Amino acid sequence: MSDSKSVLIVDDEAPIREMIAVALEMAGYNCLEAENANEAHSLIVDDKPDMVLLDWMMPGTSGIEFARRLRKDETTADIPIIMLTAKGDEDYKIKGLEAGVDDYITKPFSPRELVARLKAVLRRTTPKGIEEPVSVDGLTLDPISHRVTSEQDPIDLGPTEFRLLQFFMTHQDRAYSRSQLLDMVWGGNVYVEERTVDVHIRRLRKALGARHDYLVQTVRGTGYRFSANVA
Amino acid sequence: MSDSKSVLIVDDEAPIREMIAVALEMAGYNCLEAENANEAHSLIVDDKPDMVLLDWMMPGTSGIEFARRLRKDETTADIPIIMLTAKGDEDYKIKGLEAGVDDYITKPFSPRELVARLKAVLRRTTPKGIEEPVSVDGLTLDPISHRVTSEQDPIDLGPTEFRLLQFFMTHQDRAYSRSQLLDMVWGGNVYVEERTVDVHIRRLRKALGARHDYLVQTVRGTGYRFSANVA
DNA sequence: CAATACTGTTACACAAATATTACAAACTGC
DNA sequence: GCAGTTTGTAATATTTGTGTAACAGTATTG
Repeated sequence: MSDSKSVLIVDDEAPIREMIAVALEMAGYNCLEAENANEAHSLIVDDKPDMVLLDWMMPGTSGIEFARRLRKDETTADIPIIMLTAKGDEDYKIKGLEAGVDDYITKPFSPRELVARLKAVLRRTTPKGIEEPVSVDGLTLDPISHRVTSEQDPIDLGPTEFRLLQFFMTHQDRAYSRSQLLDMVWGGNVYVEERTVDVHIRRLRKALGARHDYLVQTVRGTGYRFSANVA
Repeated sequence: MSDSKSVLIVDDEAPIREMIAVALEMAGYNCLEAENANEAHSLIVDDKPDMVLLDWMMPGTSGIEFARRLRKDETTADIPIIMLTAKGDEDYKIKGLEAGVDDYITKPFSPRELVARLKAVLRRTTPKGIEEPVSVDGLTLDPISHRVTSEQDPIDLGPTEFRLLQFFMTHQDRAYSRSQLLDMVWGGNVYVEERTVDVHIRRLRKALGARHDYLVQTVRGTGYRFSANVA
């Protein structure tokens, strides 16, 4: 929910676009719509959507042609594309895949199928960062197993505290204001009270215990800092 | 026939693909074909072939590049790859092996040679994780007899629970999201609700009983983890 | 040493995530 | 086609997390 992905829907029929948009928005995506290739191209350049849903049949530049064009241009080459096609013809599938389309889906389709495929494509195109365990003075956070330990002993953290600690451990020795922390840990477009950060800091400190709570330091008038050095 | 192995043939020249396909099918393999890297990638994700035959020279993403890409991604990292190359150049061989290619065959080759190498590669890659029994704290899963026991006592599992447990036991101490589990255990081209995972986790836990259900741990906000260490 | 401005702590309502159960459809071996 | 599984989903219960407000404490400043 921190940053919902945006999807550009390209189809010449407005009702279909609408239907898709509704389905996707219910699933938490932001939707852009375009009626033809030109319009789509402008939107892609301007808004850089995370993925494009492209109708196969369109007046003017056909979907497949447009897909090829996107692939050729370096700036748009790695935007994932899902093709919408009316027929389940295998031939189309081949051609689509040739053009570098990531998946394709046959009309009519259920909203569920659409969302599922979309997710799958996003999942396998979004490169996952290499996640190395970090540790400081006996405190270790392992993003792989999603675990925090203090000298081997497990520490139980809620999701938010975990993210907060992860952020801190990868951004040490630097003071962050409450709003910066909200941006970085909570995500850009959520509205919560700044003081809420205090509460989570408190929870984090409590969980870290006497052995490690010195790592989370208050910077009066500014915010908080994570550091192995005492202030 | 319940499980004849499937082989993905990646080559830009259709006649060559065909030739290979015919040879392999006669030898009892199922063949998939792809003309380029993108197409190949989709097929791999969707159909999870047991092995990939990869042409060295291809327009667009070259074979070697593609091999590297497959090795990088965890979900495709252990699919065996055999490279096809027109030249017997040792240099290519080195590069191929560096990229994690399992074997290497020089065109032109006889169908017999191809099948022989393929068998050899499958023989030495398949048993890797799949045939060895795994056990943790008195819980044992034997892939050969397809049986799970808790201190000698048999545990009855449905097919999905079995695969889920097998996946978990071979990927311990690591948190997986529901979608990842769907990808890994259900397969790339099925579209089911994420919550379905919960239900199967429940069934698995129930089957494991009080003695072992602690192994399946929920990681709030993320998914699940299998581990012998208590959270 | 107030007065003030921050920060710490706690409790609590309600949101969100997960657990559990029930059920119908799809599948399996007769 | 029939009995028994298995599977995915929806509905419901339960647990756990989150944000806020109210109050307590502590540094800062004139």
